[in-house]
Amino acid sequence: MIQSIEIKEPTKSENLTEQLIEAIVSGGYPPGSKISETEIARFFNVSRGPLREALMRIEGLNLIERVPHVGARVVTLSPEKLIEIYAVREALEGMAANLACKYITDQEIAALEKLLAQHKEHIEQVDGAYYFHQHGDFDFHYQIIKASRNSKLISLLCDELYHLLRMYRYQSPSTQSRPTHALNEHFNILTAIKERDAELAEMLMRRHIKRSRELIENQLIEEKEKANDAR
Amino acid sequence: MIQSIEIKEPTKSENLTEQLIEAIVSGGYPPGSKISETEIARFFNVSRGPLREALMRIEGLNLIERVPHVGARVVTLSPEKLIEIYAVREALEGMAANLACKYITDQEIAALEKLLAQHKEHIEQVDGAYYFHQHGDFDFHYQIIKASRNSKLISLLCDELYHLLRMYRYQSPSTQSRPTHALNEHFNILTAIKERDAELAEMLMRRHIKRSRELIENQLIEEKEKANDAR
DNA sequence: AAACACCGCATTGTCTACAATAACATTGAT
DNA sequence: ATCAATGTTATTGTAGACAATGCGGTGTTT
Repeated sequence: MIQSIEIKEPTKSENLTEQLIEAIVSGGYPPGSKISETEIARFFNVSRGPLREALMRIEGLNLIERVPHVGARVVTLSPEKLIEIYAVREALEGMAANLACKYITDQEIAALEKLLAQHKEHIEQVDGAYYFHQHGDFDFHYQIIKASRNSKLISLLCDELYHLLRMYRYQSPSTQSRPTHALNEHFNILTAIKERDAELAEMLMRRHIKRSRELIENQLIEEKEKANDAR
Repeated sequence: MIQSIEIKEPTKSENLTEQLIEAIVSGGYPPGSKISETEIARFFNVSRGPLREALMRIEGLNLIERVPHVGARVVTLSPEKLIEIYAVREALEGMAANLACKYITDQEIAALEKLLAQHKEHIEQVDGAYYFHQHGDFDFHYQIIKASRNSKLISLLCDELYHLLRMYRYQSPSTQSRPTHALNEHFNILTAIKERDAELAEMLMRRHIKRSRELIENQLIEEKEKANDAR
């Protein structure tokens, strides 16, 4: 067993924040469901004080919506909102790729190459589509974001937007991915970064994210057409 | 007298949040100073409960930093952090200008033209540099951000980053601005938007923000050289 | 004199109880 | 029968008291 799996944060309020985020993101409290303060406080064995502090923070992450004197609800997800997030990602991660060209180390580049080689194997051998989409994809993007050395950029992408994106991935189960194409695009992005071609890296990253977005947009259009036919 | 100047938010916690943000941004609590819970709670005539809730939210806006069992301090500003924010703005507002080309209405364009005409007058007649930098500049950018119709983009720029930027403007009094050049750039951006040229609008907006950033970077370099000379 | 340990004080973290608001149900009138 | 008004109940907002942690001062020891 891993020993440090129970690294308790120093305060209950912070523990609660993390546990609640995890529960909300993974679907323990489904989108749109009400967050009852008394109920949840009892479940986690804390009083309402720390719980409310946690809720304020989680509200700041846009995972719940609160109405004064009424209560908090888990945000409802929609394809439209997801598309908005992808537009933001396109801008921010494009900038990250650009900056990474300037600051990334050779070691980090080598690690990324190794990472992509692993992804390639996974996709070729086992049915790695799921794995890739859930973990590997984020790893690649995360490493590049980190290499931008811009702490504001990093916190926006990895703190503000990350949990919301995870929530979408948990909730929409059959979101079709395109592992092979994405992997190729990753290779091309890494090549550009390796050659320190900032403009190209940015363009490729933006195109990469744009294509994921277009996939969602097409799904959305299909759904709407289906809804129209049903009328 | 304006009657609705006292539109009280429904809860003390939310009132406090806004008042504290305002106080922190405007320098009432200087950067780096400690936020004493008991002291401030007494000053605002509330108990520590709502105050702590407000602090949690303000921490999420990156206006204060909290250490468990130790306390909260107003964030310290630095040119480096400001430069980071400008890189983020370059990415996000560039995207906003791009999207605005698609969604902005003719009325909004007309309003922006009127706005820029006013700015021009102010700069020509009175010494409008200050006015321009403090209010007019933001107005122009704000309108374009809104026209992007991307609520995530809007909230990131107008909720998450806005207060921090205001804080910098309050604190660094003599930050040299370049009103005439900026105004010309605004005109060019608006022209591109009017012609619905998304790529050009994005490029011009990015260049516009990049130039402001470079101004700060040069100041920073000067300061460092001065520090080296003093050694 | 410097370093360390201990103790007291102040501040933060948490809990419980109370107040205020809103949703719901019941009752009455049209 | 439907709608409105009012009272009840449950939930959220706030206050004050208690517990736990960190910091600074004092005293002792080497």
